[in-house]
Order: sequence, then structure tokens, then C-alpha cells
Amino acid sequence: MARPLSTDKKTIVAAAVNLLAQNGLRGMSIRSVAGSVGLAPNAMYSYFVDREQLEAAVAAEVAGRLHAMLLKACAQKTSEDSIRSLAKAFLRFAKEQHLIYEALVVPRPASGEDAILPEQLWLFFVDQVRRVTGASKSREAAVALWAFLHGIASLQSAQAFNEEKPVRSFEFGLSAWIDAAKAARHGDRAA
Amino acid sequence: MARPLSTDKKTIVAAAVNLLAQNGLRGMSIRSVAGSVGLAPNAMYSYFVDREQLEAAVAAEVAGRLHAMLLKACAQKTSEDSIRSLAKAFLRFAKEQHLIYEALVVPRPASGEDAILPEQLWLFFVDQVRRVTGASKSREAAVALWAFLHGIASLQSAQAFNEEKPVRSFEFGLSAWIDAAKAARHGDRAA
DNA sequence: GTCTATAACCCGATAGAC
DNA sequence: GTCTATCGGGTTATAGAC
Repeated sequence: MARPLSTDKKTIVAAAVNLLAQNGLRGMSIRSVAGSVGLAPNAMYSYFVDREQLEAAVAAEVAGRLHAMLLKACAQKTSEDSIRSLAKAFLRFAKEQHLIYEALVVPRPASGEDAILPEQLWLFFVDQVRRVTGASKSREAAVALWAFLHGIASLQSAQAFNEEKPVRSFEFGLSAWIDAAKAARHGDRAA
Repeated sequence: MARPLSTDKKTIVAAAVNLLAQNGLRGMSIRSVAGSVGLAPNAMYSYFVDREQLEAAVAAEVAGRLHAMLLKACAQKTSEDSIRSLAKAFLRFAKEQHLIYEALVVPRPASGEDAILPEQLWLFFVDQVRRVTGASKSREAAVALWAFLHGIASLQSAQAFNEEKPVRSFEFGLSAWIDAAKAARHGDRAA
């Protein structure tokens, strides 16, 4: 237990995510992460050049976990069911692990060019959307859906709507999106 | 200028918002706010019992500003135009003052019961929505629209979509919402 | 690569004098 | 109500020994 002589990035990131889940982003400090894997604080700098890089690694790990959840939710579903299932899984993840979820959206200071989310997750998401919208409008439809889901997640995380059940709002917005997505596909067919 | 012998909450909050606009929430500390109005740090505790209360006051001020923007945007517009105009104004506010906007959504630790946003702003927003949806679904439609707008705002603030213009995604989502809102009103008429 | 020690900042909040 | 001074905590990051 005490003082393992060495460790690796993976172990550190896993420990960081645990701290994140318990104490939120502000509770995930270089010091606390180092301590939780038995390292001196500054030994962290052998693995990550600064806090920002650690956060980025954590965000990637979180994206991987969300990706796995969404994959399971979509398995063997037809297109519309897939989206509904995916949307529910997204919100469940954001709700049950809201401290972790927040790390996904932390303002990243221009890491790449268009890097929204770790690419695999985003590509998967767009793929699922494309099954409903067809090709021509899949990008903007995907962004719109992600924004809606993230918005609901943020608001429920901020406990914005505790009296009124957010379920009905979720249903309203999701159905609105699905209707528009289907219409977009019909547009594709006509064209 | 230097050391006015006394001040008031309003002045302090205004100064706090300025700091917020320049340095973000983390840059808005008790100390920096106190300094910017010529007070010793601890004099702040004569006006606010702790940082949390200061943040709440700042959030209320921000809500007031947003409210004013949305009011202007809606003036003398018919229902659907009103929503489109309101949505655009919302996003413009969130974009141009994104550091300020963030203060609006900061996780509030159970201030009241259902306190989403300062009440006046929320009531106004629901009113505008009701003009499109009719009465029966106005609540959930309002939450859904707010979530969508907030989601887009968050993503653009995190610079998530810099290559792809978010405008088309915005248009897709807003049109989807408006179609659903109109359908809801027709449901009202039928009932 | 890891350690101890420390520099050089930041923060919120409190004590006690005026 | 405001001040000076301070407590006790946090942070990133670096220096130098092993």
C-alpha cells in the first residue's frame, strides 16, 4: 500500500477521477491526487507537465466512460429507439456522476482545432444521429441534440428544476428533435 | 476615488460584476472586489456574510441584465418572432459576456425551493413561451428551450464548435422547438 | 523518478483596536 | 463600519539531494 515505488499515468488518472467523483473539480488538486497514489506532490510533474494536462487526461477518461455507457444503450436498437435510449443514458450518466460529468465540459483553452470532445465519442454520437437524420443534416442535428442534452444535464446538476420533474421537459425537447430529424431525412429522400 | 468612507451593496455588486467580466468567477474574490471599491478585504463581511451570498447577489444582478436584454428583443414582436428574437438575444448575451453569463448557472446550494433563476426573469421567459405553446405545455416547453439555449451557450463558450459555425445547429434546434411548440398549441385548441 | 523542502503566490475568514 | 494584522488553508511550480 504505502509508497509504491512507481506508478503510471493510467493509475494516476483513475485516482484523479475518484477524487473528482467525491470532491468535484476543485477538490481534484495536484496534491490530493499525488497523495492518493502515494506520491509526493511534485512527483506528479514527472507525468503531467501541469494541471491543465492532468485535467485533459481526466476529461479523456471521462469521455471514455460516457462512450461506453452510450454504446451499451444503443446496442441492437433501431434508429429512433437508439436515440431515445442514448439520450436517457446520457442524462443518467450526467445525473448519477454529475461531478465527473462536469469535467467533460470544462472550458478547454483551444487544445486543437475543432476538438469538441474526444474524437471517438463525438464520431460515435454523430453516427447515431445520422441513422435518424440522414447524411445531409447530421452535423447540425448532432450539435443541437448534444446542446439540448448538455443543457438539461447542466440544469439538473445545478438543481434548477427540483419541484417540476424535468422528465416532461426532456420528453418535450427530445420529441421535438426527433420529429425534426425525421423530417430532415425525408428531405434527403426527396432530394 | 481613493477610499470612499462608505459604500453600499449596489456599488459592491457592480464592481464585482466588472471583475467577473474581466477575470471570470475565479477572479472574483472577496479580496479583489474589496480592493476595487477601496475597502479592506474584511470590510466585505459587513455587507455579505460570506462569498456565497456575494455570488448570489451577483447572479441576481446578472439575471437583471439578461432580463433587460430579452425584454428589448421581444418588444412589439408577434409570438413566433418574439421567440426567435429572444433566442438570438440570449445567445448574443451569453457569447459577448460569457464570463458574466457563467455566474448565472453556478450550482446554487439549494437557495430556495424551486429557484431556477431570479423569479422575474423566469416568469417573463415562460410568458413568452406561452404565447407560442398555449398554456398547457408552456412549462416543459420553456424548460426545454432554456436547456437548449443554455447548452448552445455552454458549448460555444467552451469553444466546442469553432470550425463548424454553430448558427446552423442553432437554427436546426430552434426550428425543431418552434414546430413542436406550435403543435402543442394546436393540441390546446383541439382539446 | 522520487524524495524533502520551499518559494511565491492565492484564498476565505476572524480578532481586536479605533 | 473600517482598519491592520493574522490564522490556517489552498495552489502551482522549482531546487537540489538521493
